[in-house]
Amino acid sequence: MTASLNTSIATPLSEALAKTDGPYQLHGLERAVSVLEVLSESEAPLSLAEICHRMNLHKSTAHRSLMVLERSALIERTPENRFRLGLKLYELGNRAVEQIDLRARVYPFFRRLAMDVRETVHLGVLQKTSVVYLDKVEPNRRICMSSKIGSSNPVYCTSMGKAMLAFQPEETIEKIVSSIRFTRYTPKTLCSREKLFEHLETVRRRGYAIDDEEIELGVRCIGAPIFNEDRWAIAAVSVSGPTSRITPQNVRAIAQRVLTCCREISASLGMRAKKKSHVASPFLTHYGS
Amino acid sequence: MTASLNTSIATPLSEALAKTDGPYQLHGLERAVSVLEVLSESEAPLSLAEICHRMNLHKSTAHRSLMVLERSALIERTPENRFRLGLKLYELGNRAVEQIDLRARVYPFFRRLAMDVRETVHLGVLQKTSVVYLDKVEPNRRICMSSKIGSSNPVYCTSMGKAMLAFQPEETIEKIVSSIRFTRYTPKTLCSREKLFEHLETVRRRGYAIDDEEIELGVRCIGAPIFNEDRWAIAAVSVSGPTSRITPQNVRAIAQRVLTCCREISASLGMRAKKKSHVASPFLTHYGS
DNA sequence: AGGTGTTGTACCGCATAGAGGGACGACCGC
DNA sequence: GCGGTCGTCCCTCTATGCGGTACAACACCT
Repeated sequence: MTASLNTSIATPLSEALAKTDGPYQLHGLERAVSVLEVLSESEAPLSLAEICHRMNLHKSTAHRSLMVLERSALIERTPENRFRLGLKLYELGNRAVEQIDLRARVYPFFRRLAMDVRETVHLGVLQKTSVVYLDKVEPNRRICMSSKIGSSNPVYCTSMGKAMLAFQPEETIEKIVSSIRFTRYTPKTLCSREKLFEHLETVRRRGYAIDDEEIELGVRCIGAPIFNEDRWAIAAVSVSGPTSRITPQNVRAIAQRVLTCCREISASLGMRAKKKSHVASPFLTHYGS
Repeated sequence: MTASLNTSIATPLSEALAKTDGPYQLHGLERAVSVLEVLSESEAPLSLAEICHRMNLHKSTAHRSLMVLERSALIERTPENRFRLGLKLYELGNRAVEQIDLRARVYPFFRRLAMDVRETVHLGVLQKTSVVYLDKVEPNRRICMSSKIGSSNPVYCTSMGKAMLAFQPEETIEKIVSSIRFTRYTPKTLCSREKLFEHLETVRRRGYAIDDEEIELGVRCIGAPIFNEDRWAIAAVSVSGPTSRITPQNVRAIAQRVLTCCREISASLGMRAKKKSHVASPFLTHYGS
């Protein structure tokens, strides 16, 4: 058999773009997901040609993908033959968070915290190397579907991200951190694996994380994890505000309130001990196996 | 060449499930979408075996799909190896409506209507044979992401659906109606193509549509379309309430308010006439080409 | 008008991606 | 222990879907 050599040689030439290489490949599907991502990043709807260009794809290939995606309503086309994300994604996405159902259970506590500190409060979960925003309350009103909700930011430069990361199993941290592609958003961004690990140590010691203008100058955030019964973080809550209001002087006071809130939430989520330990974290997006 | 016969014979045996048959096929992708749908319909996360069972799939095939979907974060797996929709869908879905950006522009009017009639008000758009709920206001508070938002109902038994359908181009109506699979939800549900067409005639005459307990007994809704400059419906607004409050006596009065609201919205959306007529409807999910 | 660049759509043959059979190892409860 | 289930992995063979290419419909220039 020539099989043994086969696998190692086959791939390199075939695809110009560096595809995710894993044991399980489904090129058509992967390409389709990329299309969705490209469309997601674009402000305006894109034409077939533009999509081909951005993805180095042949017309026919892209065309086929688009047709199928359109049939599935994952994308839709405007009258002038451009494509954008379809509303089916909205349906599916909402089902996704509905199934998790974290937001509804957290909301009451969450809201009280916002009233209390009179700053914007976020709820988020880990999603591979990003934190996804699930909810947001501003001191007065709940901002629904504000631009931020549903979007995501990197783990390493958000207080929620660091708070959750710090309280993950060793291997999970390792896996996540090693897939991070660091980008410097501000002079204060933690841009290396080492700095991040060091920082996580601090977070673990204090119990909360600070994003000190690491993603945007002038904005400081304090985040703390929500735990499941095994003390792994399954979500996080953060308070964000201008550096003028969240000053080094009052950080500790605010942090205490965030921590209290998170403790209440963790407790209320109940997570009564069940038979085995694999009730673990129904909320956390596990990274790899 | 044997090609000519080939196409017509090839399909019937290969797949047990009736797949959508169209010129462009990407089985891997289509299967993946089905997986997403299956997961979406399930309350609890599903195991590989369960998914195989529900979809008549071979273990390996399903497994491969799942692995790829998981890598793409379109699904995620719980610690006990079950699968559910992933939060990436949430991100993408939110991007989708953000790109449409209908909700934000409509909200002010929308809200006033709710205050005015003191009933629940919905905003929705057409999505093939369904109407997708984009927003909802209850008389007092805005219900964000209530269970309904993001979900969908059939066109033919909702006031918004019928309101939008009535004001579509002839061919669009034809295409949509002929893909409807009628289900009787209540004794009053319109269950045939003929009845629906007849009804649409009425809707066109009156300018608004009524859902008279056609999807749920005890609930009556009044919906009217939002137009683009070509007078095609791109969205709809509806008022829903118990039959005890929305009585045959006051339907007309409420309908007038809905109509007024929709007229204001249509006007405010501006849609200033641009060069060609293909500015048409950037919001409507066009059905087919 | 007539060329000359775009678009998007359609077809087709060949290489390869991926379906499905099946082995394997982990875990369950009898 | 054994029989059952589960998920993972691997290999073979063929139908799939990739990418060339041809074409049709426009838009834009001289």
